[in-house]
Amino acid sequence: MPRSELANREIRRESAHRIFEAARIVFAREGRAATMEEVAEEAGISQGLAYRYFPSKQALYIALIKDALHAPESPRARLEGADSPGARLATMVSNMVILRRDCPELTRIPQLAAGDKDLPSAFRRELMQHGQRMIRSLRQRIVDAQESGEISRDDPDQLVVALLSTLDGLSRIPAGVTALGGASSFPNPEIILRMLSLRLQEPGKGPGANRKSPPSAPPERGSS
Amino acid sequence: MPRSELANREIRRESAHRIFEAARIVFAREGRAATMEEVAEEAGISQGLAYRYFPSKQALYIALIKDALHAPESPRARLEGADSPGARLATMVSNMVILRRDCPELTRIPQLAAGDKDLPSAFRRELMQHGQRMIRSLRQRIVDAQESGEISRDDPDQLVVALLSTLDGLSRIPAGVTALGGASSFPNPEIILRMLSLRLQEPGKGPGANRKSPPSAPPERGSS
Amino acid sequence: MPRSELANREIRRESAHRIFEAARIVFAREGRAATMEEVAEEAGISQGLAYRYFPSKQALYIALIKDALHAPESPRARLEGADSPGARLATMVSNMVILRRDCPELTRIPQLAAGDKDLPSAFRRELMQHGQRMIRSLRQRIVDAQESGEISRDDPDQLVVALLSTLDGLSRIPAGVTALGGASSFPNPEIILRMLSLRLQEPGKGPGANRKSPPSAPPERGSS
Amino acid sequence: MPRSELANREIRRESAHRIFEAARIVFAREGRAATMEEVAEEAGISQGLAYRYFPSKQALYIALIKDALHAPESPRARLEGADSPGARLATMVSNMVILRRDCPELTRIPQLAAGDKDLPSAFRRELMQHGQRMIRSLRQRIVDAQESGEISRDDPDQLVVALLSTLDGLSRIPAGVTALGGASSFPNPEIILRMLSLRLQEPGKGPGANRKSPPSAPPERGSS
DNA sequence: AATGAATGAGTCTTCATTCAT
DNA sequence: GATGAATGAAGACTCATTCAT
Repeated sequence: MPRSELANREIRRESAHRIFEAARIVFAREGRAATMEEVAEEAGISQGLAYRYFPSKQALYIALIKDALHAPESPRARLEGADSPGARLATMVSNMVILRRDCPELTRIPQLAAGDKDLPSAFRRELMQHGQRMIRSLRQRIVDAQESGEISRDDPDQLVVALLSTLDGLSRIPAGVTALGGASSFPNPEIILRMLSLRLQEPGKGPGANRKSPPSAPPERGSS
Repeated sequence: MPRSELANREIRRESAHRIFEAARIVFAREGRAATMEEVAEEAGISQGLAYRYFPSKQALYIALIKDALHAPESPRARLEGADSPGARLATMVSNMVILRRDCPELTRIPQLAAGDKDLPSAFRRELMQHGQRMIRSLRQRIVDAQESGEISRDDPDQLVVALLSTLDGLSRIPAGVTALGGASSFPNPEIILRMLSLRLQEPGKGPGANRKSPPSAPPERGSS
Repeated sequence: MPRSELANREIRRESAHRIFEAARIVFAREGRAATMEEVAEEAGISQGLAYRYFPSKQALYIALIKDALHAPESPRARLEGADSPGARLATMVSNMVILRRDCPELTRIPQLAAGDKDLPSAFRRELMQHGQRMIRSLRQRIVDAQESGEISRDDPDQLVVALLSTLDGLSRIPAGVTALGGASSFPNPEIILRMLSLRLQEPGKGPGANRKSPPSAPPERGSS
Repeated sequence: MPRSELANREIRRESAHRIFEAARIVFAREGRAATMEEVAEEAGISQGLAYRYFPSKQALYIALIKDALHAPESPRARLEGADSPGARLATMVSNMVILRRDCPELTRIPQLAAGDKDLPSAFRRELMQHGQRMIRSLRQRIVDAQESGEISRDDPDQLVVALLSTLDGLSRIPAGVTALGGASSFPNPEIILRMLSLRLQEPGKGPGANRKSPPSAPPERGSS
């Protein structure tokens, strides 16, 4: 007597999920150098089985990336109720920082994918557009917050790059830089927000203070 | 008639250099996934020739990493004449940022290497110690600057992680995040230093010097 | 449905055996110059498969040598019931000759290995010690048989070298010298034993006849 | 001013000779696994130069073999003045033994060549014919000496194989079996001649002992 | 649906051979 | 004539993928 349709579907879903989660762990750790054998071992299945669920290693990888791209949307949405451009920006960035702390694989996998020349160009374009969208949205919020005088008036592109670089680096912490004391040292979002000269707690301060960035590094002499 | 001793030495130096530079480009782009064929093509030579200069792909890779590790030392040293803990810290960080802007491969290659499980463990240890030294030195300067009241009194470890993550992310810009407007958007060190809430107390100093970063030293560097 | 545990084990045993036997044939014929492709072809499998059973060509080769070294022990033991030093010596040598006739690869493979500079030195030492043990044992029996007056009193080392050389040469027959009529011409052990002036069937003969070999070749020798 | 014709020719002869001798040493030691680089180093020249004198590695190897094949003729000729079939046989064999002692490379190189499948088949045929000639001549002398009652009446083919195997093995002494005391243990030709039951003074001896070889152990053996 | 043995294309590495000087 | 840098084909080895069970 064959298994019931329903049971079969259930088994498939379950297996696919195990493989997917195993792949997430392994790919986040090893990048594209991960082997299907490692994925299978992590999932506790045989090497061949993954091919019943994903037509190829690359397909699995891409599915993983797409998933990582869409997953973070929901948590972000939850906190959109702020009442000023600066507050919204702060919330957005804060969320992004926290996502790096709590689900580093979700952000690490697209990051690795971004540098992968072997992905099909159609998908690369998609990836890039996704990135662009996020960048544009971040940039717009920055501009808005600058106009409302809540943050520094530096070149918005530079602020975007600085923020994204930091986020990018934070994704890598579990992989390499772990040199430090572990999770407890993960930086408070406040610290990162300071790059914007965001002053959420001091609304009384006149926005004028942010007009020009304060002097700090003695610029005497070019470095290399 | 055989080539002169001198001519031969010159050819060898030149070839070694070409291979090394080609490898730097290719490894910075592809990481360990780079093939010797790609290196050879980039260098404009045959695959076999690389083996007359480097005994193996791994040896070439390690030479590259070592070179990248030692190369930035000198420029950094040059600017140590600042007169307060905060100024010294600012100089140090500023230099690190600028190095990412001007020689991204130099910082990208060790970064990739840090996550590479296939490097010989002796060398991995060396790499890690190098990283630790840098981290400790950065942390110490942070603590000093906190004690002199020049920067925020956050957890020094969090500040270290935030800074290093940003630097790490900046190294990756040419590889992936290039989405933005290119070099012109590379963030001014000022922006990054704000994470430390660096307040030099010298409001008289004009910020004008932060406008454009001076030309950096060309990356021309010795091989192997 | 997956294959049964038992079936898999059986398949693995069978494959390992086929590869091993194929390697024996190919390495005996070509020595270290044998390619894995040749082994695979001889075994009727793909080149890649051999690596699921042996981690490297060298490991396969070494396994082959070790097997050849230990295999001949048992048949040799069976005939140790002789009742005089000379009879024991004769039995030993006889067995060695017959082994060359019946399993030439078993003796040819260690022979080839003996001259191989690329084997790991630990294993080369092991090989050499094995050879030494055999040589010492042969030499001791020769000395014993000389003392009991059963064989010629020549320099025992010369007798050892003469015997081993002959055995060595006999191992090579299938490889090269096959020029002659094939198996039927393989020499009777009696012939080889005569080098020792062993006279098993004629105990009445006085040992005195073996004191000094009769004159035959004019000893005056020019080189080359 | 160009070098004189004569000087040039002299230089060529000299260089060719050096390469040739170096190749003899290296090929005798390493067999076909010898590299042209090793030959060049042994000869004290550059790798490329050998190709001005020999069109390919294989051509050099073949030249070496041919040379080794023809070289030993002369010394052998010198001692052909014996006065009975047995004496002539003894002289012949003795010479062959001594050649192995004094010029092992001369005999080792053709030996290695005999098992080499990569030599052009025309040359392999030539080699084989050379071997056959030698074998026939040895066999004929054996038959003659048997007819004159000077040696054992065993199957002449078996005697030939026994002798050739021994000679073959003796050629290998410097390569592998060196385990023993070195040159001093090289066997006296007397010992080898005993295989023939050469009894110059005892023509009455009966050949009874040479009947049939005993049954051997079956080759059934474990794998790995 | 699941297993793991088997395949073969791709990469690293060596070495005979060529060629500019 | 001589050198040694350069080439490229061949062989060891890995790993994504297929397939019999």
